[in-house]
Order: sequence, then structure tokens, then C-alpha cells
Amino acid sequence: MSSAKFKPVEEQLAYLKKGVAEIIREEELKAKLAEAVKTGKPLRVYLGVDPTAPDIHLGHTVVLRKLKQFQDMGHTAVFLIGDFSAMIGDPTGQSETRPPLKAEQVQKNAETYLQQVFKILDKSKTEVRYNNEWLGKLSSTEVVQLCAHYRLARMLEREDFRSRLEANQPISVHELLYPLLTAYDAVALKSDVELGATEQKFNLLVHREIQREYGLPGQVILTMPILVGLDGERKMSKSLGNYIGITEKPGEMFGKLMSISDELMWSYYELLTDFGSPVIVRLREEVKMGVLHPMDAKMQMAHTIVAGFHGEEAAKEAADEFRLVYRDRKAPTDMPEMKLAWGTRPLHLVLTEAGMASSRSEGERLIKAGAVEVNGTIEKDVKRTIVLNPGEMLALRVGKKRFLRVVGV
RNA sequence: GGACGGGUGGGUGAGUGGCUAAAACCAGCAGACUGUAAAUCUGCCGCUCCUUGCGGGCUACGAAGGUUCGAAUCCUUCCCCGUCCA
Repeated sequence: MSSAKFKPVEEQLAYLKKGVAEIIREEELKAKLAEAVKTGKPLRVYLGVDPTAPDIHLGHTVVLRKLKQFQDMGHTAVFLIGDFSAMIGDPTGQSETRPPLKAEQVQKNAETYLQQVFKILDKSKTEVRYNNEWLGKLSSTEVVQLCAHYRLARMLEREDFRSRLEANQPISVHELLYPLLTAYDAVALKSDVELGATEQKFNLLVHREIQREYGLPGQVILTMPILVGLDGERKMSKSLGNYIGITEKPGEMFGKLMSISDELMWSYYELLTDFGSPVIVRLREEVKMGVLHPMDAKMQMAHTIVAGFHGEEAAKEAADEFRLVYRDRKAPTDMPEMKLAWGTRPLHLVLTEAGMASSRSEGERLIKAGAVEVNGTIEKDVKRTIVLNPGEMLALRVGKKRFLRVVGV
């Protein structure tokens, strides 16, 4: 009703545009925002997620944070769980067909997703939906009708389909259904805006077109850049192992954030913190001019992100711990501990049993490489045996970052 | 249904009977240097056993059989992928 419910259009727009890769189309978004201001009716903004992995990581939070920002502006955030579509598997960015998930696994993943998602979204203001609600009910007739709204040639324009086709990689027919069925989500939800990562652009565009085919106004599409993972090259993903899970302990999170490259730090600032773009630009300038040490800038970034998930206190501790272990090269105050049967055995076996080496050969290699410390002393002798008495503690270190305290039992 | 091409270690990709645990590159791990950054340099990079040695054993080149003193390499069948034709 009253326009006081929403901030002025320009202000909203400026806030919502931060870190965005692309808006299709910005004019339409502006118009929709204006309409909302005028009528007092919030926009329906949705984000669809396939619960394919049990945990979410920082990469997922980029888009979630954007959804939260819409929420902050007073719009309706719809978090859609693709419990049906996950059983097809989104072919996006995949070089091969994804193995479909079992319904049971999907359900389980969905639950953990939700728990984690509300670390970012405001639970009381979020509409959670599952697409099985409508997709599971579609009749064959309706599916055929849906498919009739799209052309094969259009479908094959899609980058990953095309490249797979060219590379003689298999494409299963059901994969073509993915964009169409998820388009039906947009129809069912009557969404005004859909969010997604840039790699989702094709899907999102199909959604928009299909909405129109069903007589709805096409939604605005807002894409976010892909967060690059710890390796500094590929997108953050669990299967690549270059990720930071949002349930990870503050210390681990902090350490991993510090290990990213200087260059990458800026996109983390942009996509994972609430620092405004002008502030980030200034920090960058300062580093460039040598006024600010890159490591300090990175510490601040790590601190901010960790605090967001674990609170200020925990972030502070993590930072202190980081300085202690890596700057001062001291053993961490809080080493993970593991109980091991007492007795005498070769060091490489201890490493294997403690899970610090994947095999005995691996253990031997690490010892030879001088990467193993026992109670603070580097141990390079492969033949070294370890006597572990009941109750005795042993401090192990492998490489720079892996610490473990072993206790004989 | 037919013709043809292909399936090698985490990835790309050499290798057409022994010198191949399998080139090279990438990724990964570790060491040096540092700011646990990047870059660079160095070593490692199937499992296992011991007397740790240019050592022994085992497993490995889609699957199963076969030929051979010996097979990733040859033969047979099967499975999978792709291309063209119908």
C-alpha cells in the first residue's frame, strides 16, 4: 500500500546490483521495483537449488547472499528445493551426464541444505518450496505440452550441449528436459525475478521464455559470478576439493581463506562480504600503493567472512591462532586428538593409522621428503619406529598445515 | 539393423609383443623461498614386504577368455561411446 514499505527504486537498485554479473534486463527490474513501490506488493524472487551434495559451501552462498539482499529490501524470497529436478540432474557445466540421485538421498540433502541456508537467509521471511510439489504431479500430456513450447535448435545453442556434441560426448535425451521442467517451476511460482550463477544463464533464459508461453510476464534474470575456488582457477566445488564448507570450524575456514591468492581476494571481498564496492576499490588501491600489506587485507577479509558464520569472538580467536601457527610457527593450541592403540610400530604406520597418510607408501614418501615432525623434530628416517605407551601423547605434524595429537590407549 | 572409428593411471594423451608401474604435460603432495599468497626451483606421485635396494611380491591399460617363454600391445566374444548410412 504505502510506498514507505520500500526504499526508493534507485536506492534498491544500487544495493541489489553489487557483485552482479548480469541483469536481464535492468530496465525491467527497475520497472518491477517501481511497481512494487507503487503498489506495496513485494516482488517474488526465487533461487532454485538442486540438493545434489549434502553440504553447501561458500560458492553457494554468493547467490544466497543476493537473495538475502532482496529480502532485506522487503521482497519475498522463495527458496526452491529441486527435489524433483535433482533426480534428472542439471547438465550445466558438466562434461558428462550426471548420475541421477536417489529420492532418499535428495531428501536427506534437502534437510541439511535448509539448516545451512538459514545461516544466511532470514528463516521467518523465507518461503521454502519443493518442486516435486508440482513437477511430480505433471501428467505425460502436460509434459508433452511443455516440451512443445521449445525448439530443439534453441536447446542445442546451449554451450555445454554444443561442445559435448562436437566432442562426440554422449548426451542423454532426458537432459534436454531439465531446462524445461525447471522452467515450469518459474511458471508455478509466478516469479518476478530469478537468481542464479552465470552458468545457469541458459536455464534461466528458458524459464523466462516458457513463462511467457504460459501467459505470464517474463521474469527478470539476475546472474552472479561463479566463485573461484581455493586453487584460484576453477569454480569452487566439492568434487574439485577446492571449497570451504560453511559448517567448517572457524580455524579451518580462516586458514583456507588466507591461502587464496592475492588476486582472488578481491572477488571474495566482492562476493562474500558486505563491504560496499567503493570500499573494496579503496582497499585495493591501498594495497597497490603499498600502504596496506596484502596479508592484512586478506586477514580482514577472512575475519569478516568467518565472523559472519561463527561470530566475532570466534573470528578473533581464529585470527590469533593463525598468527600463532603460521607467523610464529608454533604448534596450534587446539590440536585435534586421536586415540591409537599403544605399542611399537614404524612411523609410517603410525601416520597411516592416524589418517595423515593414505597408505604406508605415502607415509614413507612423506618421511623421506622431510615433511614429518614428531614432537617438534623433523624425522627423516624411514626405518624409525615409534614407541607409544598407554596414556602417552605424541605431537605429529605433516607438512605445514596438518597437526594431530596421538594418545596411546 | 549395417559400415567405420574409439575406450590407457585423478585429467589430457603417448605407447602396436619384452628395455613399460607405463613418455610428456596438467593436477596433487612435500621441500626451499615467502606473507601458509602468487611466481620460481627441487623431490615425490599404484599397493605392499623387508636386509630401504638401480631390492622382492602383488595389482593395473573397458570386461572375460585365448595365443605366446613373455601382452596395454596379437586373436575371440562381450560391454560402453561416437560418426555415417537406414
